[in-house]
Amino acid sequence: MGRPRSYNRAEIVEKAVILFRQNGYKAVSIGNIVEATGMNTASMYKEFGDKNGLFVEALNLYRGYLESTRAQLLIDQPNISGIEQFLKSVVEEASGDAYHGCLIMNHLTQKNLISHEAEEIIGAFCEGLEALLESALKNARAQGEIPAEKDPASLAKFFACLVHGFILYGRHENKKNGFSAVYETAMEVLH
Amino acid sequence: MGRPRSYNRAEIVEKAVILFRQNGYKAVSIGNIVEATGMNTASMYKEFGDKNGLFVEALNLYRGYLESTRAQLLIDQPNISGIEQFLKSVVEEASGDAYHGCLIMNHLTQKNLISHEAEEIIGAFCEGLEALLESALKNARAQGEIPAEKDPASLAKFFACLVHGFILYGRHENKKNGFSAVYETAMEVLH
DNA sequence: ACCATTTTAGAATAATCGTTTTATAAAGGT
DNA sequence: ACCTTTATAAAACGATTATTCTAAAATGGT
Repeated sequence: MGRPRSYNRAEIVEKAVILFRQNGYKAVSIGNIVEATGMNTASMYKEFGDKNGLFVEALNLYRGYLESTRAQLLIDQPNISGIEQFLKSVVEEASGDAYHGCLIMNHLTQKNLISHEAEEIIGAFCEGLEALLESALKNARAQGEIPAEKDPASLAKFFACLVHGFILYGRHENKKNGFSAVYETAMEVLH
Repeated sequence: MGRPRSYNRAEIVEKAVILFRQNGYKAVSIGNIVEATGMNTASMYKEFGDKNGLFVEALNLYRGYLESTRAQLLIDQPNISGIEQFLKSVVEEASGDAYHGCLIMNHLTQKNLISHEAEEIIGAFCEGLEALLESALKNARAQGEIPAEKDPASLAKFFACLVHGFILYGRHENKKNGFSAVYETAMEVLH
């Protein structure tokens, strides 16, 4: 009963992901989102509480997407092949023309401007990613894919740093040439 | 002649560097800077034109500082030792507790929010850095410090990406353990 | 047809933004 | 002492911010 809502909740959050990813939390106003979605301001606040509430939902939607696609590569193949596919996927996206980085990692540069809740989502996601990498590397070493003297934890942190690098470096223009050569170079640490 | 100014221009720009580095262009208001420096709003606009004018000055001051210290390491020693010192310097700073990244590279995540002029300073700085790395690597190869089959351009881009990664990853807390092991791991690509 | 319920459209609020203006204060030159 | 010059303090500007409020509209149940 009651007047039926004229908006689609999922669409709102998807649009929020796009906007927050492009411009960052601080630079996206509720007005921007209302304009982009056609949703009403009052409904917006009833549905998400406040701007941070919508941002947290956007972070979680984006996280879920990354986990079910990219991170899944590391779970399906917890070995060197999985790591290769994972990194290639990151590099490929970051090579795109209108690349806007990663909604989650972008906000590492704006930690002062977001809620504690949002900060924790970011921290947990990145720790989880590093744990997946380490797990795949441990398994790879157990299977003899990499030398026994290699340290999975250090390698995992190395690849995690590199992913952060791809995401930030990907914001440059004129990066296409030789961006995938960076991937090839990085993989040499496994020899 | 005329009333003497009560502010120190250089101090204003230094303060602007700190604030813009911590929170980013969009999130720092002229009011914040006026408050932090004690400078007058009118004098601020007479001196720098507008907010972007101050930001550009801040970028250039920060760039000059990086060039005369960190980048100079690559010029003084255009070889593997120079690269080692350069990267160690980046890692050491990024390991710090209240690390706020790099004023210049931070704003790669906020390209939509800054002027074309600022964007170009950022692009030019990062290209210059990569060129210095490549130059050092070419020289290192000529001197037999790295194998002849290595590609200086690819390696330079690899290290540039890694630096972007250190700067972004450095925003995490709980990173101290094993952050320098990432550096050791990365250097293995030169073997 | 009316009522309760929920959403809508859109105005209203108070704060803050970048920027400009107005009036005063402090100096040197004559 | 007065004039010119420049910087100051502080108010004023219009735009935008996040958020809330008011009133009308659209549904299902009775």
